[in-house]
Amino acid sequence: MSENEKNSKNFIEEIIDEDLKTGKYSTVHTRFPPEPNGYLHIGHAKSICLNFGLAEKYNGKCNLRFDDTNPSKEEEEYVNSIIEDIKWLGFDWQERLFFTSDYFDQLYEYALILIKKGKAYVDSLTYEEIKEYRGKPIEPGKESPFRNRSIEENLDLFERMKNGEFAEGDYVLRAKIDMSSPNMNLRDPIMYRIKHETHHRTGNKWCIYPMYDWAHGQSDSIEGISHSICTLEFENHRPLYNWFLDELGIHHPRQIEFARLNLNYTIMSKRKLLELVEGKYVNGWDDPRMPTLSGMRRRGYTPESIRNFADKVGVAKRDSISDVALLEFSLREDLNKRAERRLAVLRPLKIVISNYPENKVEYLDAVNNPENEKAGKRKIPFSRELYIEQGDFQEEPHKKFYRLAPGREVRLRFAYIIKCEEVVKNSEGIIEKLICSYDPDTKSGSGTSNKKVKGTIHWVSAEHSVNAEVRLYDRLFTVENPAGDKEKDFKEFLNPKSLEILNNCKLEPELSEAKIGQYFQFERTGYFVLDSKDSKKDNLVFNRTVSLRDTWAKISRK
RNA sequence: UGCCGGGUCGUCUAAUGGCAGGACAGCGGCCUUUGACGCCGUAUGUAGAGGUUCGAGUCCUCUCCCGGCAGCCA
Repeated sequence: MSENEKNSKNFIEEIIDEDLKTGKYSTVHTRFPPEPNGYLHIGHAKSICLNFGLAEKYNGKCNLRFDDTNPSKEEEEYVNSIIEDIKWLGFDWQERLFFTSDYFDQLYEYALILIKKGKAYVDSLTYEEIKEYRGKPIEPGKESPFRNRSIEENLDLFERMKNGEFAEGDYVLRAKIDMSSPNMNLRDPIMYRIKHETHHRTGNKWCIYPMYDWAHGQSDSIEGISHSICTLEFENHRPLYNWFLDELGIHHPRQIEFARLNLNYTIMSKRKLLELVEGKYVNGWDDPRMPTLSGMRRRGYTPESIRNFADKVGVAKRDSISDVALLEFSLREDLNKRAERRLAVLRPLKIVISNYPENKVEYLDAVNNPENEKAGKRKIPFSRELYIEQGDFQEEPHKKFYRLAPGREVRLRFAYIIKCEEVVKNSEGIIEKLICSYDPDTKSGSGTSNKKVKGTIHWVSAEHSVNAEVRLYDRLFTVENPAGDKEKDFKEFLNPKSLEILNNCKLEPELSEAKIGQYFQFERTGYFVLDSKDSKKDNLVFNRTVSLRDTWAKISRK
């Protein structure tokens, strides 16, 4: 990390520094406040890393709070998946797991205070009338005829709303602010609406539920939050956030907005993601192609790589679309250090070493991880019949191709240098196998030969190999900003080749012992993990997390 | 076009009136029993026009462009 990165602070840290300096707040206390109505995605991860990261950095605290004010959309299932995802990312809220619904009683009391101050009233306008009276951004709204009910009447009506005497839509509680404000959020915003629904935590205790604006700031206040960090679309809500707190005269956190994460070649909207799931364009929320944390976990992303990525994209107020290449860089950077190497042939081509004895088997040393000596070595079997990658042989080699070709030599990783003597084809002209010879003096590590070859390729012993299915993933969309087209639906940009299933892969025997959660590098091809859902002991399924950087692919394209 | 916010390399992000820097991506090279990793090098940017100043990405004025706001969603 450069001096620059170490010392430079983002704008939120500068605000916090200032607040600490002036004594506005004495400690940093943040919160991550998801609504339990869907699965977390990489965009949420940025917010999680920001909030928990700030708390860590300033030696403060970060709460987890479920913003569950709308029983029609929220479910227990989501609470559990969100908790699992945040834990997986490696953050800890200790005993500070809260729900906005924990504060429903307090919120009700606060509402009473505002009614008594003449700052809130019960409105009887219909849904449509409220919309009409609110006006438009460019023209002022008008006041409800019920705006000046007496405090007593408001108190009575509000209590009866709470007691379930009215139907949904009959009444709402509104803050009395300014119907002509240029900020729409200040045109007498609704604080409570009637919903005769069962809440996932409070059951049927309530039939009035607070709106986001009424619940959020007060919940922050109750929890003693210092800095309430949210995304840009809440910027226009800040005056209202402040208004409620000022009228109530309670602890006043500072709301700060930042730009949400966007990534190219994918989408971040919950609604659109849901559309992909429900339309079966993907196989569930945890499809490895999804930008959900559950999908990324299943794909083989490490939590560290996501946290590093969140650090690298930074925090600012301008709308932006980050390059998925940076995410993949963070992934490879982490995996390179930790993933054990294995040999695996994805698209097998049989070779026979004609001068190698029929029944001989040698167990050769293979380094588990050149980046980490402690990872040690393992033995891999070598025999007369092997598989190599189809792409590592060219009958008429490209001018810069330095792998196997007729009459050419190449090194087999950890083994011998071999030479292609003969290409055997079937009646249709398809290559069936290669007959090769090996040079016994070139055994890996023996030092008995000075022979150098330009290429080294991976292989597995045919007899000892393990079969597996391997799933290769490509980006889900073919364009950088699939949601950015005003004419076309984002689904028109789905990449038809986002999933490729290979059924005849040959793995070195060690991989039959692979465990879910282990990260592997299949040498020269990429990083892989066992699929946590579909892999079985006798039917191995691996997911390719990400390919290795492939300079050869670039050269060969030219 | 009412209010709010925002425009710095291709992308993301620094600069706090004083050498426009970093990372990723790109390109060129070195190294290599992974065409990986690593290392070295290299090109590319302050939306525009005025002004203040010894000096402006930063301050002022105007223009242009982008985003958000009219749920009893969050």
